[in-house]
Amino acid sequence: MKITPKNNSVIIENISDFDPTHTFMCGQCFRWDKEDDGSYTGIAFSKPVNISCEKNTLVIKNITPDEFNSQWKYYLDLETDYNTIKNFLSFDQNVKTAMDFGWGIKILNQEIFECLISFIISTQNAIPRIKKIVSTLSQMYGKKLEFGGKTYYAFPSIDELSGVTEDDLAPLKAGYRAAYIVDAVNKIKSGEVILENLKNLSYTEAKKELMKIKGVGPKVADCVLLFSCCKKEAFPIDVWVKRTVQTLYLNENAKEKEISSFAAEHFGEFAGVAQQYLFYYARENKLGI
DNA sequence: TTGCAGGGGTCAA
DNA sequence: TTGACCCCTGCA
Repeated sequence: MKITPKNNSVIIENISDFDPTHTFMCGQCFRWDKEDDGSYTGIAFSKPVNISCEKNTLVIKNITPDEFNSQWKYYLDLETDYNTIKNFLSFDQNVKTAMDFGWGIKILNQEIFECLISFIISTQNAIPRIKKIVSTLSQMYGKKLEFGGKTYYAFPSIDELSGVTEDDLAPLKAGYRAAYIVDAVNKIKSGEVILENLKNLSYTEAKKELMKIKGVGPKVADCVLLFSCCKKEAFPIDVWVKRTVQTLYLNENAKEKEISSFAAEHFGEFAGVAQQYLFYYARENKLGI
């Protein structure tokens, strides 16, 4: 990985296994949008940035080399060797097919609070609407940011959301999820749930901790652990993955518990990576519908 | 135009 | 284990 600063950008050469479209459109994040030129603009660490990747060269606009090294390298999971993971998982022909299709998906390491609130909002909801609600929440409570002549809003911090009520959140039209957001903010603010500790806990302990929050069940907890806490063994089971595993590996009556055990045994420490490829493949190809 | 089904689940009984 | 759930969107 060779890093070169240029104007307000950072150019990184010798990048492997990274495709921005597959990474940002595979459903793991909700704050990235495609530009007309094919690049992606998104917000993280209270900063809007623009990312493009041609061949093996990645260009990130609006950051410094220091910010790349301390934040974005990790956010984009560039230090994980995906070749090893792919080799590990390629014994499974279905995952191999899904990996060929969704080539270059990186499992992002997002900010935990944002990831948590976003996936609380995601329950029984469609992706465009999830994006809209997250965006409105940011506009209401987040910092105003400027980039490329446009206005963006950072995802609000815990302090910025501290004290919000269900009534305050009514403009989001998030429905019953508003109460869950309030509960999450309160439990984090009071120290009942400490997000910073999650990475240091075992997968099982961390999941238990997250599920203390209302609106956080097994699926949402697994998403938060996989997409923001480095727990690549987390295997979120949603309707798509459920249908896929039932069809390809088990039977149509298989329950979540059985699917979960199967994933842990079959895909092991990289179950979450397999899940994300299978999910993306299933959803894009409308498998099982 | 209206009505209905379903959406990356979770809660409570 | 099962139904209800807030609200929006897509589709007859």
